[in-house]
Amino acid sequence: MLKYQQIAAEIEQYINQHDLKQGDKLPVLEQLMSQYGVSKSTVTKALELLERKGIIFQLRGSGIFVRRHNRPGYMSLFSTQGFKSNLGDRMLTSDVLDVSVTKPDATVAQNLGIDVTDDVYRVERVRFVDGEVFCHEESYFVKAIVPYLNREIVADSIFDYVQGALGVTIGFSDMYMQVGRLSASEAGYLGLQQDDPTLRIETIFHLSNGKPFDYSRITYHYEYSQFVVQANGPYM
Amino acid sequence: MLKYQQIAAEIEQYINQHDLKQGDKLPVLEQLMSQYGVSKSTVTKALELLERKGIIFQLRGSGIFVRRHNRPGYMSLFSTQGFKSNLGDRMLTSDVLDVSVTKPDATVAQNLGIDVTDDVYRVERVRFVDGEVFCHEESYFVKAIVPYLNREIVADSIFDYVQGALGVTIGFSDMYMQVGRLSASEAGYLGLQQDDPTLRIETIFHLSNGKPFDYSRITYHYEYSQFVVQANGPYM
DNA sequence: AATTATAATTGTACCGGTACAATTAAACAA
DNA sequence: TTGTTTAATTGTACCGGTACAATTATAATT
Repeated sequence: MLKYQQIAAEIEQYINQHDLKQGDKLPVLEQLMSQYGVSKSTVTKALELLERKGIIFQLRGSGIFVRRHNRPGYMSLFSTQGFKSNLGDRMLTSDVLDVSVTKPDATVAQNLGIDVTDDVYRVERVRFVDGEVFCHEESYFVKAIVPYLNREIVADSIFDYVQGALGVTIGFSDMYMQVGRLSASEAGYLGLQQDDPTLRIETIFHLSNGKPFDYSRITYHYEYSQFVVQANGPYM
Repeated sequence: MLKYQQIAAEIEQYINQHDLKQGDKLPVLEQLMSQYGVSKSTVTKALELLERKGIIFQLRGSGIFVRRHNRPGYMSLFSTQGFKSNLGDRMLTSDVLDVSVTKPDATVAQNLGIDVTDDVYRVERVRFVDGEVFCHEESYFVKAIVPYLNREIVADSIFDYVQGALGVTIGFSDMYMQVGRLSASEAGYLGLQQDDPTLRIETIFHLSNGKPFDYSRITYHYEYSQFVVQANGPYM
């Protein structure tokens, strides 16, 4: 693990363990430097990471402060999208409906940048948070990149498996969101009525080399899907 | 304007003017250094900015590449939230329903971290993109920070005014999203039916010193609200 | 007590450097 | 041709430094 990642993790842990609140001040840069025995730029990089994660904010001439949003029921949009596993103390489980190798239709192929003759893994799951139906997910993996999947892997975290066992690194993702109405079958999975409102998110996950490897469509249960997104300033 | 911001803006402009596609390669770091006559770290910082904006991705040992999502109809979630004005060539207009000074109710006061006896500006607008009803917005500004607003300012960009004329800098925001059904009055504003699905986003905007100054509730027209969010990897 | 000028604090911009890991290209061998 | 080894390319991690702007604390003034 890189130094600045390690330091960021330790500072985050410190904030959680001491239950620091919004606006609480952290040690000044110079102290963090000596405390962790690294140069200024390394600490700065760690802090930048935490800033992007929405955990701190820095104010020139003043100090480094804790940033906290105050709505317990809301999950980070990104934590439910493969990234960051910090769902806090919530239990995430899955019913696996399908794991199979097939050919993609035109839409799927286009989103994955492959040919309709290429193989893909199709995975279908219903996901639960603390036992409550949370979403229905249909996702496709490029088989050339993810050569093997089974029900055990899929019941757990696919992303951990892909990054761990397969040794590929995930780079970035494009999420497309829209609101709509549930179809009859979707309503069945989510325990809702047809035409009930829903949030749909399609996501294309890319490896760090830019190649798409996963295209997923998630339909959220509107009563249990409350998301928080912490954004950082107008950067320019 | 800072050097690295300037360079980032120029590179972005270059990409747009030459209509570069996803995967197209940009000049290598060393060339960018000499081209702009700055040090490596300054170029790196510019590139990092562009990476966060979802405009490029970098691959060690290989190069710097253009990143582009391929869905024209979708707007960046952040561009509709005060940040970044890059709505492309779309026309954003507003019907101003209310601009007045009042006292906040308990919820508003709590979200803004002020007392119910403090003054706030209440602004209510219906917003249009290319003439189509896009959303209904109700927002509250802390009067101690934003001492004056009128219909002209509000019809345009409030954020530009706040940052420009008032000289305060916006730091970060917390967005809370959920899906629900429209009330009768909301449906009226959006030209929809009661109980139609909708996306609701509440946002608390903070100054760079961490103080909240704007709390807004937006209700989106579900047919015209399609958002894209470009996320960057699991950072840790 | 309230305002204003001054000084100390503290993060950010920018420089220039070394070492290194991932990728790609070139050279070589089977 | 195909695979393997080697070398060149290229971005990232990390160091340590100077200058500076925004904030906050202190001192001086009204």
